[in-house]
Amino acid sequence: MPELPEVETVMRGIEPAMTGHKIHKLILNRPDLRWPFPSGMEERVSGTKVRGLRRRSKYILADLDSDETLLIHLGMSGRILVSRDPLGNFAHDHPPLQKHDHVIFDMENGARITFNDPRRFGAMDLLETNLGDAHPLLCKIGPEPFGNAFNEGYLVNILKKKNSPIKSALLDQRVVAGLGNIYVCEVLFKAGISPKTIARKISAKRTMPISQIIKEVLAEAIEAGGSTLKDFRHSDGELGYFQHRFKVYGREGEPCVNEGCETKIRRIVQSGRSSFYCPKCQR
DNA sequence: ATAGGCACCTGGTGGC
DNA sequence: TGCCACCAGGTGCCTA
Repeated sequence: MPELPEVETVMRGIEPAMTGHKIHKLILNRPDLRWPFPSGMEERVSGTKVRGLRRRSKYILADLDSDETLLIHLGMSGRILVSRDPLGNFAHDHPPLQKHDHVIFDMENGARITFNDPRRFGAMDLLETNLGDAHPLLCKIGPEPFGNAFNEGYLVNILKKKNSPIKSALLDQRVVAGLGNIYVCEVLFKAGISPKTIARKISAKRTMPISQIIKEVLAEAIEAGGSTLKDFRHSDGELGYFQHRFKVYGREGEPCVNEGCETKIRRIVQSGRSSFYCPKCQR
């Protein structure tokens, strides 16, 4: 599920309960997610203080005062629940464990952060903080969409070498960090480019706007996530699944939202994943 | 080196 | 109600 905007939203959601606070106890309810947890993880994390949270691509990174960094990936179905009372104070009474509640952070401030992931495509690991991006899961990831290295020239250049459909190229985390199936569909709709087009065959004139469009689409989604966060004392405190209506994703058969178009949105399968697009507006 | 396909896992939905 | 096929927001690994 979670692409960059959802991961960013989850990170911001756990921030108040975590940053500057001590993790009283880390509880692992099973030995692994996608991979086994690192050895001694409970002991290495319990009792540390969280210096700060960062996001790199779809990973949340929690820097601990033990000079280790906790890496969290939500996979496809990972969710995080923060237990707190309706007034927004940290609660010391927590809801009963649900199925697939695999990891629990009991904070010294009384907050409980629960990681739930039915499909277990998520992951956690511990690395030395000063390792930076050298971790095997991070070292091949491309530029952050909101970072300086990501700009028109960079993207035009890399896309003109890609012999795959533009859909696959933008999904490739080495090209740009954080896009997933939903937001690539939305970006291509906004760019008016068919997901089927081979990337290197698209003129520079047409690929040039894509980097800006990526920033706009992601920023808008983060904003939508932020507005659900503002409300989250009224909800159950569950983070990650804010849903705002997409323009093409999940809209097969519905009319294109572009002014005066009305063409039915089409769904095709590309390398095993659904692409949604308007066959008239996207060429 | 690059592109494409599979595998990992569980749950929800819709058809018969 | 049961069974089955198909779908799902990710990504590492293997193959050609």
